[in-house]
Amino acid sequence: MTDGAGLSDRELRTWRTFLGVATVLNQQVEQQLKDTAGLSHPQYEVLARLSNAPDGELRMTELAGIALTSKSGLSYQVAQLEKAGLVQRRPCATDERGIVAVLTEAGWAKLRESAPNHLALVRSAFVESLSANEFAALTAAVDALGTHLGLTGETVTALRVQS
Amino acid sequence: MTDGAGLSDRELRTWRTFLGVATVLNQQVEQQLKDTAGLSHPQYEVLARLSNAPDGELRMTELAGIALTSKSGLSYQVAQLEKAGLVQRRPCATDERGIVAVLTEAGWAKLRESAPNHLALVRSAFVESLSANEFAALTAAVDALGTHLGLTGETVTALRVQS
DNA sequence: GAATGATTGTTCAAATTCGAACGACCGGCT
DNA sequence: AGCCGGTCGTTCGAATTTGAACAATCATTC
Repeated sequence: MTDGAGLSDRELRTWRTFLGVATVLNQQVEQQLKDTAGLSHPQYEVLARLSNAPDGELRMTELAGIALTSKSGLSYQVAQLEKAGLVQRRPCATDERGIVAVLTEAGWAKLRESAPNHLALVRSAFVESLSANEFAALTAAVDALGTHLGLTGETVTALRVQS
Repeated sequence: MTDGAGLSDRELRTWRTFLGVATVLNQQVEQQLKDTAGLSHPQYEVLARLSNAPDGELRMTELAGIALTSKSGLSYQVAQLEKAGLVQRRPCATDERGIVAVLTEAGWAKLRESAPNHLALVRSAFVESLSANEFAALTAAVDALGTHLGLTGETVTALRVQS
């Protein structure tokens, strides 16, 4: 049974569930980060991305691309993180226009402190809701979607919290 | 290879891809709705949910629950839609506190006009990125996730645009 | 080496989001 | 009838997001 656009009920239902699941997971992650670390999800994302980069530093534009946020949005969040002392800005050596954001020692510490709780939540709410087969199938599906949407490997690279 | 929380690289990568895919899909949908219909995604959501309800009307709280938004967020969006003439508010007959939001004729028209494009985008960016098997597996996975996250059938029910 | 078009990052206004506080009302109880 | 904990929807302020505009710098071309 399809409607005008040829989308079946089942397809539409999957789409809606997909959106709903993403929304609720985001809400839960947001909530937990706020409660246990005083960070928003975007802020955690910035810290995590930086921690994954060589020397814990990245150009603003690279960071914006990877974190899937707009340039102005990133400016704002990095300003917040700088106020909190978790990130520092310094001029880029090779490009007079550029700014590199660097994790401070406090930034590393915050990440080491908050990552375990965060990852445990991801595990319990996301990974462990699925059987091994389901999880593998989900991986294949989102990989295919990511490819079609032009998500780069960079965007998606696993984040390793160094200690 | 796992980190402190016991989340493997592969699991983390799947999580990141899942978030990235959801983000990009949302951005594309948002963009298209804005361009072709002058609606935000939340606004479209409200119209679609109403269209799916008997008589095109729902109590505010029901609508907020289904649309996965906060009460105050819904108040704001319904106010915008009312300004645009797509939705009307009227008091609830059986509960003096209650407000029911109703689709106006213009609201029905807007939805009939914008749904085909929207659904075509969902089809091309979401459904058609996957093989039939992948799509079925994704459906099973998000259903399982939705169940574990407590998403009700209501929240997720397929939306039929009536004509 | 000057000119030109693109890129970098910030700033601004406008729109949107959330949670807390609020007044109004419901329903059950006495 | 009167009380009382709970629910309904709105409003408020604060935080955040977005795109457009901007000055500064780059890089390519002439």
